Amino acid sequence: MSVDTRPLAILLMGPTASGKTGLAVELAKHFPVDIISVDSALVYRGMDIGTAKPDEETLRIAPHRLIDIRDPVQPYSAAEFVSDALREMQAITANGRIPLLVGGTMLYFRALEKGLSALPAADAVLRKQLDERLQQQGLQALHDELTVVDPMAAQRIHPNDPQRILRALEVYHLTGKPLSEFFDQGVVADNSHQYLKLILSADDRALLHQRINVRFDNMLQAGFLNEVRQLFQREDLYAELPAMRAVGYRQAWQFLAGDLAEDEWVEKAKIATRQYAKRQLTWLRSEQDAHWLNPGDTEETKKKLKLICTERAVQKRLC
RNA sequence: GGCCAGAUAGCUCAGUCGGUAGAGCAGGGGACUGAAAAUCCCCGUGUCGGUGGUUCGAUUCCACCUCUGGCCA
Repeated sequence: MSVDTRPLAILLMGPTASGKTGLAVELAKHFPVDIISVDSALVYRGMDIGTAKPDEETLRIAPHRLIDIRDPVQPYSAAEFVSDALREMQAITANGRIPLLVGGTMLYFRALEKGLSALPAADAVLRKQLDERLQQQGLQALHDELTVVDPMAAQRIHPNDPQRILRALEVYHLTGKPLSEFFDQGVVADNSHQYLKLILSADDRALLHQRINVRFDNMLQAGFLNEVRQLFQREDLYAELPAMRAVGYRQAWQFLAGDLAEDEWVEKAKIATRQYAKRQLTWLRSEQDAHWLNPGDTEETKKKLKLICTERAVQKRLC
């Protein structure tokens, strides 16, 4: 068996409020790593407080790539992330350093590692049409149509899942071929790097919930509502945009629109954050070959990381 | 002090014409290929406030008690 000579990239994943950024910055101080953000909300400019984006001081010490690369009106996507991340990884590696990919968007990690099928990108015009049909004809009609054009997908996708039904129809109308056919052709994955997977676990659910609550209260103190108000006042933004559906932003937006009371939106935002963390943990539990780290214990983590490096015989690159 | 209305799942409440009960939310588990901080799926035993009474059988009817609202003094 030959030694894996591909350059190393470190993946640091964890649920929201588990302390990923803090650990990443700590690692950046001690290892030759450059950080790439893996976060579908940090990409948006002007969304800083509610996304817990690292502050200027932190970014000066430990620059993050793929932050602030989009205006909230422009949706980002998993596929764009994969190509952006690969580009950055290549640049970092070419520079003799190690990419450290940090974040909580598990689909992005999965897409990077395992690849995506060769599908067409989202089409705004077609999406709008499909959305109008959804309003007029209802979800059942669209699922029925999917059963005709792509029975495999119709069987796989639950009749109550509008997002996936619409996407499957979108692919069909865009290409004339069913989504299932693309899936059958497999995925294209990049194999340029070998990965070292680290998971910052939330030791205890009750503790994680507590951290979420405290962090959200801190965001409010830091002026989160004003941040959302600025977005709310823009003429070009609206509630259905992916950026405005982000945890916290959605509820603040509903409050500003008069759909939630002042004492309701904060609680709902905290609840949404907890549920988000739960979904992230579902992804994380299924991760193979990952090293689970204890949050809040950076010294132990660094030691463990050195140990892992030694085991993998890549310590010359890392330590 | 008197009258009225409540007291049922962690929360808000429904219900049982007497045969030990169920929704929403919360919470837990799962799925996840260009919106993913998204979008979905599955999961409901709890001294039915306490003590007595009537009854084969009471969370349900009756009495008293405790607590919480409201009204009257």
